[in-house]
Amino acid sequence: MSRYAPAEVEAKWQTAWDKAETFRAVRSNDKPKYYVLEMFPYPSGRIHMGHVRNYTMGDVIARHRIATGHSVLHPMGWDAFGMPAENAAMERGGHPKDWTYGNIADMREQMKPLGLSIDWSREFATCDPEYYGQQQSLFLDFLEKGLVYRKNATVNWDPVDMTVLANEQVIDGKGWRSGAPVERRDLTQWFFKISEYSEELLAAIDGLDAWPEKVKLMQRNWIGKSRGLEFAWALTAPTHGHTEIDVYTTRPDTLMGASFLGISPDHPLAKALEADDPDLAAFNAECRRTGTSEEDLERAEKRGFDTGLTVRHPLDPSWELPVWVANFILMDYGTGAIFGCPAHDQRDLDFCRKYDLPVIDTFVSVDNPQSVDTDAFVPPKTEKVRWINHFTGIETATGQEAIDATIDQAERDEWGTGVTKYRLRDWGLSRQRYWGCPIPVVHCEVCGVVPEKKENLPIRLPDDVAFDQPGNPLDRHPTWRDVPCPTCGAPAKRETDTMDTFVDSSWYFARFTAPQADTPTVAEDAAYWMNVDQYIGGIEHAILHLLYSRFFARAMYICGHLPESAIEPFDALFTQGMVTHAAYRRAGPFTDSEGNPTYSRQGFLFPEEVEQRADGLFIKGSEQRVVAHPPIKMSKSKKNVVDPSDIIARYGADTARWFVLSDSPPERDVEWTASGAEAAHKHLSRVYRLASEELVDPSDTNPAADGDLLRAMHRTIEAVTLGVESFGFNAAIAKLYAFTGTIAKSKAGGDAKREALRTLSQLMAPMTPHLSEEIWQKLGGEGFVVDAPWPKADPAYLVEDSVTLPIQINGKRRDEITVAKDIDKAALESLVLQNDAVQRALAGNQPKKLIVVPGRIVNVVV
RNA sequence: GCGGACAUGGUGGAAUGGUAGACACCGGAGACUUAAAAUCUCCUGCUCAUCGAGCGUGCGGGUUCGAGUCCCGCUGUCCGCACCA
Repeated sequence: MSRYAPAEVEAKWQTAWDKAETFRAVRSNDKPKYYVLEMFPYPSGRIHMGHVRNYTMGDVIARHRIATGHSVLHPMGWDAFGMPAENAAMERGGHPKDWTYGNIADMREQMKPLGLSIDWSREFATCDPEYYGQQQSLFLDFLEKGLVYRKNATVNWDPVDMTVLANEQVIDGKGWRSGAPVERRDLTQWFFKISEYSEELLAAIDGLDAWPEKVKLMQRNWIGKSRGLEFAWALTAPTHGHTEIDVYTTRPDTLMGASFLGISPDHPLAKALEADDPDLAAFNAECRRTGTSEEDLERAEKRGFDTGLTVRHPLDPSWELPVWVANFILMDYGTGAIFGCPAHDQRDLDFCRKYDLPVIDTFVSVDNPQSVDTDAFVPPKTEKVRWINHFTGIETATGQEAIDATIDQAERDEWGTGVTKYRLRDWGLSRQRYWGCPIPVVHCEVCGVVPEKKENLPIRLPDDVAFDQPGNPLDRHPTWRDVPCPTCGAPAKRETDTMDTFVDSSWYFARFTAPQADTPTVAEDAAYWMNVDQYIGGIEHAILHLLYSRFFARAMYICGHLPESAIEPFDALFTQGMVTHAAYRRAGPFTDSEGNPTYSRQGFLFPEEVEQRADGLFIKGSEQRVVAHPPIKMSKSKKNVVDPSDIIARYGADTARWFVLSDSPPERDVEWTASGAEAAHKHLSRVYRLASEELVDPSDTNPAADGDLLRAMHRTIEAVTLGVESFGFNAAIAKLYAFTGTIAKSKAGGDAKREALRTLSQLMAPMTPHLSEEIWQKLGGEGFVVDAPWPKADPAYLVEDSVTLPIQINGKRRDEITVAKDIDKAALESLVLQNDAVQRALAGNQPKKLIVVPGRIVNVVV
């Protein structure tokens, strides 16, 4: 008997599959198609356990679909543009292109040993000119259809490095390299008109039946449809050409509680007033130092500045309210101006208390109007409350009814308009960076913005650039930048902004259907392979990537690049959890409330630096205490990365694949543990050993055992099939563990055992394809196990003759009873009433109630 | 701040509203062995304990014959917030 040698076995079968072109995706007339896709990786240089988990899940689905007779498309590519390549170039020298393609080659080499069922002939990287050239072509089509336009937008500006910063490069309001306070700056940039599709993108969510509810909810909230009232507040003294201020509110029912009017520091009026009030100019400038992210703005300390202006209440011209500039008002949402109602909005109340503004009593309340102190009363939209209608007096209504009534009144009396607004903003795609897809337009002094001619595509990134000075190297590359105008031929300048990398990932799934075509897609390939039947990726992409892709599919349909049936490109979505791992930190000088040491602010420690002693964790060979950090996502900075290549070298790919699927449900995080990997490996060795040993000891067989083994086998087929089809991989694996134990202990004959083991190898094949091929071959299976038809559970083996039912008394389990499967209800009831425990509980009385759920449970209520 | 999710033994987790803890790790006992490794068998939620009994799914309420599961309110942890990918 030979020991299981994964390195040899895995390489052998990978070569065999390659040679047979087992995973080449071919259009077929007689097979149903199945397109399974995992979110493609960014080529950071190393694959990590998260990748292994993601691709293994997709591989299980793909291999199961091959076995159920589908023509499967399972491709892989690289999301290859982005900042890390430029950062690497700045820090270590070299070129982003070399760095990226080098990483791709490395990662492909690390990925291949996993034995994934990928059609590598379709591989591409988004930084291939063949890919981004087609993307430029799409951009020009979108431009022609009016799906792209230019407008001003605010960016983070580093005044020292003279460069635009991403939100993640802004640390505590300062540039990550220069440390200089970041400013906001307006630039003219390109935008996709995604907001025009707000309603459609929202409504279509209802049809995404195989998407997780939480993702659909997040998308709905992100699109943020709201119905509200837009109306004007007249300035008591017009100024700088402004006579009134437009306000949008979703809570017009609280209008009679208004205390002040607030406008954004970026509101045109606020900007106009800067000219004659240096203090206001300084205040606005200070506000603009906050980062541009919504989180920064919302979490910043609420601050305001009194403009000295006043406005008249629309329902009572004698009621004058002050106008404040406030840093928490977003210019991007609504009209950039709000009215503050302290009684019914906590933020407004806090603001009024801070700046000593009047607080009007609640006029919407559970019973009668009452004063507020530190807690605002937010009127519920669905529950009835007493509400003061400014026209008809006190009424009882839900918040929603009050809102609707106010909007109706406003429209009838013509002082306001009911409007529907969406939180979703247009998608700004311009990036002031080198390593991205060039935007294919030229700026001509005569003709203005001129689209590049399609025959000139791809507009290639120049290779001869340097990163020794700040800013975008395309800006200072005269031979690339300075070109004649495509229309008039006059000297003109190329657009030096490149596209957001989200653009690259918004249509790659469509490109996989015809990756080498000289158009973005090919009609018949797209028609055959789209949609993606199963898309798998991280929850972190629940909003942006998926929403952008949904928009792109619509835009591509409008431009004739996708069939109408593909405007929702992902039929089913699964969001998998992360792979976490223990991490260690030095203990600090403080203890928590239970007296345990807490960790210091100093960084993390590698596991090899830590040792366990009788009285706790210490740095090896020292008295420095160490604190175990709860399992956390693997990352370099946490010093808790486990390299998949090391695991594969030690145990083989099948062990890594089995482990990442086994311990946790796929949607939840899984913690990598050495003991778990060890257990997975032991199991695979055991299965190999079972299949290699003499199957039967003739002195220890029992013909009756054949039936038991077959029953267990068919129950396992049923459970594993269900698990594989419903992302219950961990449950499927538990059943496979149990079935392996059953085979090992079975006293069945050789034929029955051989059949059981062959079936075991088939059921394990999606997870452990190499081991399964090896066993399949050993036991005389025909061809590859990957091509063998998926086993079917025979219902005849699934039925049981008798069943054990728990007996509950008042809902608590007290005994159990074994009865024939098909016993009739009356017979079962009389058996239950004779039961000792029931007799004791009844003490001679009749039961109040007897609940019998056939095949499940009996409950006696006394 | 806003939005979303999650919470079950020493650990990861299982459980169409119906026997809570499947399966695995850790731990314990034993077999095999000169010995070790490997392998195999059995035990293993907690408390009291002889049989057995009581308690038990983050906390507080509710619905139900019956709640880990459904509803309401908390607490804690994690994820996203539009220029990270």
